[in-house]
Amino acid sequence: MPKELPPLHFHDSLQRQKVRFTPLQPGKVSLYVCGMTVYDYCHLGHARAMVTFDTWARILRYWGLQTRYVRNITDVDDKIIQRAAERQEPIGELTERFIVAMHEDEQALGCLPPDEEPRATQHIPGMQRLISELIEKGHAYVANNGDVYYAVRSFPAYGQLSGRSLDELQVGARIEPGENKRDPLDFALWKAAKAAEPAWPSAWGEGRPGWHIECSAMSTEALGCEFDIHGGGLDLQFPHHENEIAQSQGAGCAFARYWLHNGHIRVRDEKMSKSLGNFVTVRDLLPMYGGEALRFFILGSHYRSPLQYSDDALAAAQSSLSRLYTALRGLVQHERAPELGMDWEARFLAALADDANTPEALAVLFDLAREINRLREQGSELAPPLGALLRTLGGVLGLLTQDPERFFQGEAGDAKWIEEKLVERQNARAQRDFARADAIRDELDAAGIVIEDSAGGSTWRQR
RNA sequence: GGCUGGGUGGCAGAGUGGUUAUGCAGCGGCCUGCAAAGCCGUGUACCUCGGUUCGAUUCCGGGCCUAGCCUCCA
Repeated sequence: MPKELPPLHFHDSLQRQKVRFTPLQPGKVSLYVCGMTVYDYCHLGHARAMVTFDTWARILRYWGLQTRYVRNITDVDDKIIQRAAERQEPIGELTERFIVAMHEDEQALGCLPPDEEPRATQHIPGMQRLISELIEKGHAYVANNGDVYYAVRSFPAYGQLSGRSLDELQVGARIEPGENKRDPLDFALWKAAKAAEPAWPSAWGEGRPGWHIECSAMSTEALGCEFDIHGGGLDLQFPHHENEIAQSQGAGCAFARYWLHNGHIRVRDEKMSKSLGNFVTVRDLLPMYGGEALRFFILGSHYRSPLQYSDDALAAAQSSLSRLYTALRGLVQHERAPELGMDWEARFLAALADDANTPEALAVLFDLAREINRLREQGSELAPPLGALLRTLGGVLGLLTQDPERFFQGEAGDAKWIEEKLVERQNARAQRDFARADAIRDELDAAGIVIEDSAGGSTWRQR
């Protein structure tokens, strides 16, 4: 690590500008991110949020900050109830199944687990305390059907995060049938129990929490009344995050100091989403591209920009990642020379310090890879230590963590027959029997194995 | 309709008031028995119209197009 790291900056959604990050407590940072509602498999959009905030957590830690990263799980919700009913599966089994799946996907994407993963169903009492507090302070009211609503008009600062005024919002707001709101803008904190739905006892009768109150309760329970950074997808900015602010600040908490939002994945210029039905799940993509290529694809654009998904784009990401691994190939594990490559490292870290500019950071990695290849062709002894640097810098982004040979050869279960073919071909080449050598190469190629000859002998990789 | 963003080379995608992003794909060369990989070289890229400026893709204004949010959503 260099002696001086550049100061971290990021774009804060609340201030609507790039700001220098100043932690609440020196040397420490608390990060809360809205996680998934677990009723289906993660799609690429979820993957982007996971990778984005995993990367932020990695960056914060690399900067020497003691980082507490909390990401919740919403395991009670209309959609979950509906899905469980459709499948005639108990809610708890359904959510457990998708939580396991989410963790598998996340691991495949190279994400480190959050420090804490609170589940909504395990924090009902905290939510109820918060709701009581809001009722006492005049920010919430119990409707005659047993629902509890937040009185949005009682919180004048409402709209600060999404840049809307109450009057603007009023125009589009409406009341759904069955709701007992005093004002169309009000939103549910507690939903009175309906038949065949999970419910908890409360001072206002049996029921379940609204979605927004979950995050207000879980974030402050885990990180305190005021914490550093709140993250989530851009689609949560309004109303979810706006409502969180109204709830938490209404109850007297300072709440999150900075807000970070990741952009959406697009499919042919449209947002990828469940409702549009244009989503691709992580587990569909994994067999074709591998988790690291998906991670690379996501890090190849800035986290706040929209990112175009296509098969070609993923294939390109995979090729690009191969290029990086190629530079690492054949370089024996080597100590990093501290003096070497300081300028590469400085460029790389400056990119990350500038609102996590991962595309720029990757550009540095590619420049470094070219330099390694160049030095290697010259037979320079500097190639291996620079390779170690490339590996280290990639590791900051959660990339290049595999053994290069494993990356190229995958599960090398069949390696033995390949090695035999390689020897056979080597003999043919030694006898200048090129027709036979090429036949063997074609045979391997048909099996998806690509042969690469070099001065030091032949190597192979999976196509 | 309101509020926010964005329009960069074949594609993806950074960035900048005057000098190479980067990657994928293409083309030429080197290397190779031939390949592959790699290296070297290569593409008059910055929506449009005005303005500011010695100079704008990069700042300001109009226009056009486009996405997101305003309903569940990462």
